[in-house]
Amino acid sequence: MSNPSQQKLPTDQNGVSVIQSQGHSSAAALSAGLQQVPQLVPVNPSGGGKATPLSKMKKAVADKDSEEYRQRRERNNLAVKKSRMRSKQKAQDTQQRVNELKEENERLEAKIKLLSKELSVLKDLFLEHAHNLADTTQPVGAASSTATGNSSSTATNGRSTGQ
Amino acid sequence: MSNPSQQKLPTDQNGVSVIQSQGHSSAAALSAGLQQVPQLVPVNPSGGGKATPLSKMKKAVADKDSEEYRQRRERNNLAVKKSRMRSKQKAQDTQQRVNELKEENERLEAKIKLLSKELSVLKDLFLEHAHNLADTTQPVGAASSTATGNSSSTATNGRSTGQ
DNA sequence: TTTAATTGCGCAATTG
DNA sequence: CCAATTGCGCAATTAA
Repeated sequence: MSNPSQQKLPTDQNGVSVIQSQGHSSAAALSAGLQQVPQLVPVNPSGGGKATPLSKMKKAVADKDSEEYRQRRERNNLAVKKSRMRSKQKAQDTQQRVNELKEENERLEAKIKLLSKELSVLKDLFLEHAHNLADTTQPVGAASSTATGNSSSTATNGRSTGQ
Repeated sequence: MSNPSQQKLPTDQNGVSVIQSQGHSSAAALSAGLQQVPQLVPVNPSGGGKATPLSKMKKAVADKDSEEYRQRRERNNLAVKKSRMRSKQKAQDTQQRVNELKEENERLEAKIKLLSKELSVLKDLFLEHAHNLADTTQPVGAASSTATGNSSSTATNGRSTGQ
């Protein structure tokens, strides 16, 4: 975390980082404004061993000057830009998706509320009717006349979970 | 678009970019592995004119060596890392939020479906009863006896959401 | 193997 | 002045 040491140098295949001169800079360098220069560092842990074979080292040195190098860099820079743009776009889209879903959620919840209310009303009506029927069809106990004026106003709501 | 020329050099106040030696690199440089070096460039378009006032130029040159500079850079690098971490985290959170909202949406929709079904059932029952009532109270045509064998087979379950 | 896409990182300019 | 953001380039890695 607080340790800045990252030590992830390029390290040529052999174990020696390439050091690049900054003496001459072509027009390409200008376009970039800055030039990143690998730092020479002894990546070879053990002192002895292979004596840095100069086999293809030459290529590495010419590297930065090469027009082909510049071309590759430019291509990559472009790709990077593109990739980052897409990334940002995606993030934005996701954020928007959140908003849309939130809205939809609210709509749905409102609908649920409405339906629930309708249901409870209907249920109440049902109970009322059921009582009425019971009274008319089953006088049961006392042989009292049919009290048609019955009406149970108490709302016996069949509340479902309040979500 | 395809024009790579960005030309956004630091360019010291005077008009001369600083060129930095890479002779000695402190531990900080090592930790970074790379060092960005501003390229010297003649930002002064017209050959004549002001003769690059050396007023505060000195400071600029010493800049990169300055321990204070290094310190600032390190602080900034840290801040950058932090900022990027947060940014990434935020993006992830947003993505997750999308998933959660999606789930919730499905739940809500299921609930709506359920409620709708319940409602339709109740309504049907209602209609049925209404017909029955109409029949009993208004024999109208033929004086048929009361067919008490009524039965609404549909189960009117008052099930609240599982969950 | 080559090339495009990603990713981590440092620098510098801005911004708050 | 300082920390946080942001755009940009480089290089290493990962995918195609």
